[in-house]
Amino acid sequence: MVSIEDVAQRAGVSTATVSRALSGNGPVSAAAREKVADAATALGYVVSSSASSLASGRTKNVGLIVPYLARWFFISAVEGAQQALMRHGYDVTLYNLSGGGGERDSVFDVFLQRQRIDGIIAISLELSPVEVASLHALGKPVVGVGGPIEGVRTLTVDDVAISRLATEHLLALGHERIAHVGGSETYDLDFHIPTNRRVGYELALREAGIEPRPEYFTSADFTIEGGYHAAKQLLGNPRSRPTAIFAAADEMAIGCILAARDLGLVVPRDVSIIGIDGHELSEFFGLTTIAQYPRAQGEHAVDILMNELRPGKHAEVPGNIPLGYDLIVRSSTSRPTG
Amino acid sequence: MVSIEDVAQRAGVSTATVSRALSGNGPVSAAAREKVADAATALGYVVSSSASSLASGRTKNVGLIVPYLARWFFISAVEGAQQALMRHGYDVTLYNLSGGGGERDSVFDVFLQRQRIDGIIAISLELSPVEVASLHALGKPVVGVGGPIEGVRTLTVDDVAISRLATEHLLALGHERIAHVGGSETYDLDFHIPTNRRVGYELALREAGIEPRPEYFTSADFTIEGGYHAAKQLLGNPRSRPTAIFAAADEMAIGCILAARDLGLVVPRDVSIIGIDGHELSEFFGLTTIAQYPRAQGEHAVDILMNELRPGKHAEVPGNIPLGYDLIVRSSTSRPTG
DNA sequence: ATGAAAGCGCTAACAA
DNA sequence: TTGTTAGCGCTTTCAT
Repeated sequence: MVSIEDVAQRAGVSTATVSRALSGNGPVSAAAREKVADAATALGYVVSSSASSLASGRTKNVGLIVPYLARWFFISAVEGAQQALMRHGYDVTLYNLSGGGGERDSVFDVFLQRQRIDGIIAISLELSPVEVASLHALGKPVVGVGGPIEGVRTLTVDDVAISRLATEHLLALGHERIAHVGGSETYDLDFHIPTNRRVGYELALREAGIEPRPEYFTSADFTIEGGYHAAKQLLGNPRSRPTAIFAAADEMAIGCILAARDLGLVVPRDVSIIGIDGHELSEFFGLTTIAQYPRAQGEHAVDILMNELRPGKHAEVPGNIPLGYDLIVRSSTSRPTG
Repeated sequence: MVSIEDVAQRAGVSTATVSRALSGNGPVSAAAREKVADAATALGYVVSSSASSLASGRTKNVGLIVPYLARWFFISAVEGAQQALMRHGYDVTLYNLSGGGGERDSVFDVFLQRQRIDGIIAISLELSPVEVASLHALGKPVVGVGGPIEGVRTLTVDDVAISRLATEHLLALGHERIAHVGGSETYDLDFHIPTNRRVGYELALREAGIEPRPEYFTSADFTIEGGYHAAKQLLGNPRSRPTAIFAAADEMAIGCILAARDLGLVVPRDVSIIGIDGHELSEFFGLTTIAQYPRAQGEHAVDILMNELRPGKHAEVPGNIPLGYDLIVRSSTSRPTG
């Protein structure tokens, strides 16, 4: 292993100068800086993270906490955050809360406690008060994506506004019998999305003078299958088939499209379908959706975190930062026929 | 921050004893062990990873290298590995090679060099000789999943055998005009899968006395869209439409199913479709497939790595370990009609 | 079985 | 601008 001493010797300076030259902290003459750089590359020297961490208290590593991994939204956010962090020279340690059992607890009680990270990005997490407390007790900056987490700066989309917009799109097209496929409550591992989205939906309806009908609400898993089964129920109703479905996520909406097809219905002629997410498959299915940008959200979270990690930072007041979204109209929605 | 000294004081022993008691290395009396455990929990003490790493040379952290993140196979493998590692008390640092640019190089030149990991799990990686050399130079154990990587223990599925089995399934049903949707060569970021799968396909055909027809081979991206477009081409052919399609991955196969439907063809009556993977959506689409178990593969890789990390380990000879797979027959394949 | 003490490789005062 | 040096918190000989 090549150590800082080897570099110092080869460059003809002290280890302190090597440290300063390589880290950029502290004054170093141009000449020394160059000698050090040369020696370091010649020897293939890379700072030992544990030694550096121990001495400086900084780890150059951040923790990414996610409730699930295997869903498009989360991986996209993780990927965005990871690549941004890498550009800043940071490693990423991944904590996945799914899997049940004591694993979730040990993340908070053990893994996050070992001084391995400088900060945390929590993606779409719904945390218990104990967990929030344990996070704060770490004394490290935390940035939430999709939160909100109490006392934590969080990037949030306004879920009520989004689902209101989705519903208004259908209303504006002339639909009146609009159903909603929302999340099941057990899915609230990630915050209150299901509830908020339902609220926006009902708000828009009432504003248009339409009273939400209970038989037009179905809850389902946030998956293609979940949406499929829900839509089968909704669309199979012989009494009052809805003319449009607003699904709380694109994966569900895709399931709705497939269900409609299986019933011999043509989208959008017989039923309009809109989702939320901007899922990678939404374009393929011609799905009208409200795009969110999880990848960009991950990157944005990194920006904020890096700012809080900067030495001379001004601790910003925690508060929510609204995120952008866009209605993307494709071929799954149209005016109702007949 | 509560340090080992605090625990030692409270337990009335030396820091050395605390270290031994907590790590399980070295002899400690039952009495002392208990006192230490009590003190540690009372104080909420957790070993500082950097201090421990620096002193011992062990980090309790492993690196996971993946070529992409956003595909089912990879996330599943990552998830399996991550959860298994957590059970062993290991953190996971994620290195994603996608994203192009200098990022890939810096993973090998910088990130992996900082002594932050005890070992590496490389998932489905096709590495350049330089990269392999740099991996070996780390002197840390490496386990590959899906490799093979030279000089590295690797879990591999026999891709030739798998695609042969898939093709034989179709042959046994009586199909003769069997097309293959394989991977594009540019997709070879992850090893030689496309090639191997094609080889197995052609082997099975020839064995059955059928000469593979070039117009029955199409390459595509490993996505639903890729499979969709490929199948449109294949099935739109007015001269000699294949009666069956073997897709190199389930995502492609699902695309094929959707393409067939859009053409008004009924699966499997008009065309049989088989994939490979055991993708989470395969059941929903009734897709006959050859299941691999990426999650289990990730876990298995961890077992091997943990074994190599054990102090008294016998360095095993590098070699490939074959993985299991299963033909799962569903409703997308049947005898050809007419 | 236990404790004293010497580092692990680096950073950050402090002095020069 | 540079070097000297005292730790950072823990592990691990080596005595006892």
